[in-house]
Amino acid sequence: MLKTFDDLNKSSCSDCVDMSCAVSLLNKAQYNLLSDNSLESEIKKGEIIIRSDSLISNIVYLKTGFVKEFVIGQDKEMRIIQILKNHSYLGLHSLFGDKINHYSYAALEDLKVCYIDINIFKQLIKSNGSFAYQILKDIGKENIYNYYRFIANSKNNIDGRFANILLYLSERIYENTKFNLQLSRQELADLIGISRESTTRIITKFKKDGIINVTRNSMELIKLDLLQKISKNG
Amino acid sequence: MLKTFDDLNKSSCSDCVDMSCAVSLLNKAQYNLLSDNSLESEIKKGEIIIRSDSLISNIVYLKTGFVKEFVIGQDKEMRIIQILKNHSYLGLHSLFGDKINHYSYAALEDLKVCYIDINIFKQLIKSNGSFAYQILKDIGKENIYNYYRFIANSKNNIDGRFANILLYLSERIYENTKFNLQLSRQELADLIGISRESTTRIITKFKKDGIINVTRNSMELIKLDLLQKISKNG
DNA sequence: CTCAAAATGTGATCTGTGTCACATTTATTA
DNA sequence: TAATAAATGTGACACAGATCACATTTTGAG
Repeated sequence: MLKTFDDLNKSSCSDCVDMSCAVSLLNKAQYNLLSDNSLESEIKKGEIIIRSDSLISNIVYLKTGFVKEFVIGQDKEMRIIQILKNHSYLGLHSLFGDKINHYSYAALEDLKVCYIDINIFKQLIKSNGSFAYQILKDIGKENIYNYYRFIANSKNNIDGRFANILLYLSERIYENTKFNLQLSRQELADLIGISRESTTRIITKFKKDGIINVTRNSMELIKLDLLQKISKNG
Repeated sequence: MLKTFDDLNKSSCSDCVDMSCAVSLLNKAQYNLLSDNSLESEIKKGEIIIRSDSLISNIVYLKTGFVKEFVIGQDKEMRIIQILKNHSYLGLHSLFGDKINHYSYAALEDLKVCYIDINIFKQLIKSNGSFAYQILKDIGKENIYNYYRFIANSKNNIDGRFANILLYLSERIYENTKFNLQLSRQELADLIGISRESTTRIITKFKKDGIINVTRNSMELIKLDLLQKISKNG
């Protein structure tokens, strides 16, 4: 979708409907700085947004849509680290610890994003403590969930892991017990480190037991209490 | 070790030999604020420093010594998340994402620590962008290493995991190919989510193959290239 | 609409690693 | 220094889940 010169001029971060919590804490000058140094863009389903091992030049703010964060192992297998939803920053994980992106990001559906120059982003953090604090909060929340999942996965049978990821998707990502499943069976498997075949078998079993209701691209959690129990005791 | 009144008065963060990078970015007033609201203390080997599920009231700065960060699962088994060395902050993981500590911290040897009131800590972040930026950098670095380990663990046989943790301890924690092993075999197992018996077997095998040199409480990595290879290809 | 390619489902094996059971060594306490 | 507890080593065995092989369904291109 091409923009007219007028459109480009008009766009300002200060009246963005998808503004992040952190950005809402900026002052007028900082809004302008951000507006002048960020670029809105649209990305089609399946496209790679950031490639791992690339130099970090931009932070990508996800205005709308879902994204998977992943790495490809030396065995060529994909490990999905997490799913990111609207109003998240992509690339934050690597920004403060390194000069290189450690993960790749791919669009699970059509997206609206904003590219933000990293130097501007860093400058905002250094010049606005509240902005920095909000970013720290975002990162902290994300990490708590991710660490929890990693820990849960490490000592859990595959049923427990799968129950766990269903609850994660429902509570944290889609915020509903029923959601459109933008992930293939393979991707669900990659999210918890099990095989595709096992994923199929678990889904069949859970469906038979009335725990979930699935079609190819929709998922509904029925017996939440049972899922909780399975996610804990395997 | 009791302190005299004079000792207490004298202690100032501005001339602490174990000062963190972040604190070195504070101005005079901020130094004083920190000095007035932090408390130096010593902790004996084995003691719990922070208990998970407790309310966050202090951040603990680790001046000297090694600490394990862990949780106890519902199966009563310990999952060690990471080892922390001197000049690290304990509790940062939970501080920005929640009001409750998500992990426990225990001393692997006698420690020197400083308790810092969280409100002061947050105030410093909001009032000093460079301080905030440095904390973000610390958290970022730590996360990169931890995520990498979690990902590596999820699709790797136990030999690969063990090679991986040896390299992690050597490079990241002890910064030497030879180090005092303050962790028991059980704790090494808990760090990578395998059984104690498997740990024993791997150590025996690696020793026989001349890859490492171990005694009960010392570890030396001999064939680093082979360890790298095992950590990648299992 | 047709046909090829991709995704998914399902049964039959095979294997890595946990578990159990016990021996041995090291640490701790009296 | 003996006695007890804790940590570690080691073999035998079981089984969860990966892998393989193939059937079936869905998707997408022309």
